[in-house]
Amino acid sequence: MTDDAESPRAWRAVLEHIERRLLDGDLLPGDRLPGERALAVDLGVGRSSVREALRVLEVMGLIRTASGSGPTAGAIIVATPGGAMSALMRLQVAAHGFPVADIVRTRLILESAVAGELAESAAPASATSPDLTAAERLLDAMDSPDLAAAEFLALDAAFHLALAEASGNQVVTATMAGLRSGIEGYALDGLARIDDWHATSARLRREHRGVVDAIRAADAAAARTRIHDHISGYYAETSEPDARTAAAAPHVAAADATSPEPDPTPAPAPAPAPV
Amino acid sequence: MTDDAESPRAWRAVLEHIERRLLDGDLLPGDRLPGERALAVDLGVGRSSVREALRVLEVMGLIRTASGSGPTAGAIIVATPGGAMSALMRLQVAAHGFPVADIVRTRLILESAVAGELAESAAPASATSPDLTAAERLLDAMDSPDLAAAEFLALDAAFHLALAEASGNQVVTATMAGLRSGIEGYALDGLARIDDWHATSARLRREHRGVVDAIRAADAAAARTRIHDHISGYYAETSEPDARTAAAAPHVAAADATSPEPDPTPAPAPAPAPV
DNA sequence: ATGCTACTGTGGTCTGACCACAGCGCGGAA
DNA sequence: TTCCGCGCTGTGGTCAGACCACAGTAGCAT
Repeated sequence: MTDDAESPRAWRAVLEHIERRLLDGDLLPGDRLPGERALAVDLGVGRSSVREALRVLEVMGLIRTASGSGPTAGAIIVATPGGAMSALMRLQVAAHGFPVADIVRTRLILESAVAGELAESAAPASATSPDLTAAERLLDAMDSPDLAAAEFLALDAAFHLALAEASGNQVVTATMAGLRSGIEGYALDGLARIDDWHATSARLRREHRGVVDAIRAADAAAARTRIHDHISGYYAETSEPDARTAAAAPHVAAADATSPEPDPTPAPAPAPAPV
Repeated sequence: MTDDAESPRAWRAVLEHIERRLLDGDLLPGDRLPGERALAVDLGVGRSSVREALRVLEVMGLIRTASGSGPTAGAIIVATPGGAMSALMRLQVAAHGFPVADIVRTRLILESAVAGELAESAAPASATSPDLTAAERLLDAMDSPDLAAAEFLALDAAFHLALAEASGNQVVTATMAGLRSGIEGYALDGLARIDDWHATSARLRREHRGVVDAIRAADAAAARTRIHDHISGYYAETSEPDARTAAAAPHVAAADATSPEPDPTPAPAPAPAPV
């Protein structure tokens, strides 16, 4: 089960204690953890060890911390895996643990499956039709003629994420958010390799509509094929003809890659708001 | 002391600094990070903040720390995403951020795709046949008659992971390791709900061989169907008959469990690998 | 009743101090 | 000369204490 049974590390003990309380149902999303000082005393460790564990939980999307006082202060259990997945993928790509090619391959797998599932659940026999309004609103926004390429790409990413959210699979949604974050720098970098952005963006818009149309028509095969060709086509267009490894990658998007914490996953919020 | 006049979180500055050095190719796997004290001085933060960032990098699978002295001591850049994915999935499941049903649905997607890709790359025309020796060695080990159920499950997990590794997709491999870890507790719990373990394990062994046979025969459709039915079948068997999880997987797991044709589309282009 | 202030408790950070550990090098012994 | 051994040094791991900024709250003064 847990690969970590007993370590000389105090912060692991804190982590395991909190994980156990979560598994026991003792801690639920929305609950507040004891204060750092109290936790340290309870577990017989120093506060710094408690803080290291809490830091891990924070980047893992398990808790949200806030200073001050009142009911919103302290460490509160949340479950926002999107940011954690994004951070993990970004870092693994940066450390050459995840080749960009594998990220793209995984995107192809997941998005094809998502599109297929959405189309199947859109069949007339199916009781629940998928909610594509969010995705289509993004497509409408992408039709705006005065969009910068980077803005277009941001909407593009949001569209793909909206499809995943429509599938109702939170694991796939979070994973796709992470995959997209992992290759965000390369997507922006590849922008420079596109000759005619106007034509490319028009094609991308057309392909997006084609995917949604296939889903609405309950044509699962077409949905899978179109999303697959859409993704692989864009990466074929933007990838360096000879480049294979990410070793000597330029650091163009380094400035925006880490700081602003995109976190497009509104987990605790009432998601299906008809925005 | 330096320019940290604004970042509200010191540990984040450390994290971003290291991520930037990774992206710039300044840090490569195998390299050693500066000592915690030196890092603290360089970045103008306290050592505790450095340690919190290093702790995050450690659980993210980016570094490996060791005490003492010598070339193996200190924080060394590695890239082991498997443990990080496992921890993330386990914690998110514990915090009710990832429903178990979604984990299983994602497993079905990924493993079906992996089996299909392996079968396609095993085609006679293909130059590179997948290496299934590790997977088959695990199957041989599972034939041992005096295996405890938990040991069998551990080998089962290793087998599925070996298939992912054979596909050569490190992202899928790490993700599947994480998915498996996330539901490991449920898999062990479900063990108690199996009436005849002997018959079940025999069936699982048979299904495993069937998957490998389909891959070797380059029958992608059969490989996909068999791995899909294998996973969903076990999950259906170990789920509580009436309770929450069994009915919570309407789309894929339950609907296609008996159908031999869950994926009519042979996915025209499996993964042209755009790079 | 109202408005302001001091109090309290939270996370965030820094500092300094120990400990255990593992390599390195010097010095003494064979 | 060679070789063994022990202390030195630098590493991460941990703890304790201190301070700060912040936000809610209680109580005092008006």
